[in-house]
Amino acid sequence: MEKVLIIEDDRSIREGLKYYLEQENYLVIDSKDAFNATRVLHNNLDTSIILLDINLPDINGFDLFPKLKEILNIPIIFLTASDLEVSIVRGLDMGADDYITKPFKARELLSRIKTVLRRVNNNSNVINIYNITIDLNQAKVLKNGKDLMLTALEYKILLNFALNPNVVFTREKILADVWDVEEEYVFDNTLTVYIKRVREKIEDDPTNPKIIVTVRGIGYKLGDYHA
Amino acid sequence: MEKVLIIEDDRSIREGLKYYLEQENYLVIDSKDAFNATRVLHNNLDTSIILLDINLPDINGFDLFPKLKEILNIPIIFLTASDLEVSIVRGLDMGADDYITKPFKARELLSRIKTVLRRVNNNSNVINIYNITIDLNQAKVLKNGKDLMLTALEYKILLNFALNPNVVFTREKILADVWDVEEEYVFDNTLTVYIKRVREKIEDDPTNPKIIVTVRGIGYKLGDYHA
DNA sequence: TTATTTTATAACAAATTTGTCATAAACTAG
DNA sequence: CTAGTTTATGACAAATTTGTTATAAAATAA
Repeated sequence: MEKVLIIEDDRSIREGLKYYLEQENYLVIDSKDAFNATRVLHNNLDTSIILLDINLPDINGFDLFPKLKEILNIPIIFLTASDLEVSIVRGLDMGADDYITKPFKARELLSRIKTVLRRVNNNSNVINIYNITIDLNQAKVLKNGKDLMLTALEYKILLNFALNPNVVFTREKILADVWDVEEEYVFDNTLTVYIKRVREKIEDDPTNPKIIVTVRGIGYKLGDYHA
Repeated sequence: MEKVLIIEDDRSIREGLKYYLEQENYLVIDSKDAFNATRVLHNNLDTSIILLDINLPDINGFDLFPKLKEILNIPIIFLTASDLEVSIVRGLDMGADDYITKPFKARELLSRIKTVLRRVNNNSNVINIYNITIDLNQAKVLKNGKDLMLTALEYKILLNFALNPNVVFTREKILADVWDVEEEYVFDNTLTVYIKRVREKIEDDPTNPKIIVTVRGIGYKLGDYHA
């Protein structure tokens, strides 16, 4: 469950938002001023995102921003009454992930929170395709929990595809991406052989590949899970 | 230089935007309809971001969205006259990175483009330690731009450290993490040999290792860059 | 200092990876 | 359907990786 920190001095906005987000299955913590906010964040290092009002009683939201980032580098969305373009630009350019002007619509705010968190969570470094799992942090490819033991090159080839599902890669592109540019070029058929080797390890039925799909005349692509 | 694709049928908006972004040092390509847009994107696979109008003459922007994502998985910002909350929510929930309503202010749009690109580029999955670079997305370890060509096991060992700088790993932990638990256990000294092999490739002076540091009696740790 | 423990190194054989070739199979255009 | 093109497959040798051993070096404790 994602934890949201709301920093906002207006009680009705703060509590209304808290209530709404809790309905939507978020864990909400809040603070009505900047001073207290840093303390709260320190005690909640598992927070996922911050909603930060700019007009706070003690410290200005723009000034609080870098202090929060120092404590925990998580996304921050500015919430404010000011829809001056100059303020929006200032907020975004200093590194905020979004800037929403009051009165905001709760449903839209929720979508914007989700959008930001989607980006961050995409960073998870685990990719699932069909029934295989690629763990970038362990450099392991698992199928049914078993390590498929790809070689260095096989892993590089698969990773190239996995990071861009559904994208068609030409043979030339793959060769350039995986093999070193400097190195003497390998034969075109070498790639074909490697594709076969990777398929042999990852596909349920290598004769009838579902994961790495041939795009005749062009190259290969990774069939999307949701296709 | 970042390449932006504008998909917008209104000529004055399209050209005005193009002109503005070019001033700001973006490379801009454009299309006035959906059909042409897919073709353009196919021919510009180095595009960084798409600005997508919803009311296009041929296909609706919402319907074009998944087709674009299939060609190239890059961020998309919706640009539209409709500020209906329901449309905004629909756009964001289907995976857009932002949703801006016309008439938009050029400077704000620029900041929003930057914000999205900042997020994406932060996703780079690159770890820098001393003078070596580990690119998780390419499974390559570089030193002075040169691929160090680590073997599968060497890479796994280094990665294990790199994700936790300054953390001391016991020899047992490393053996358990890198080698498969199921497999017959390898000798303890095998690890010592591998550490040497990795050091030989990554250290400036393998005799006097600065990156993978021995913690006598316990194991090894990755010396932090900032230590 | 010396004995003991811990880590480093060099060298070795078995296993695997890597790149290539020849050939087969699959697909397309005419 | 046929010829031509593209992709798949099996097999091969050279190169590299992998795990191990024996021995050296370094650090520590008594």
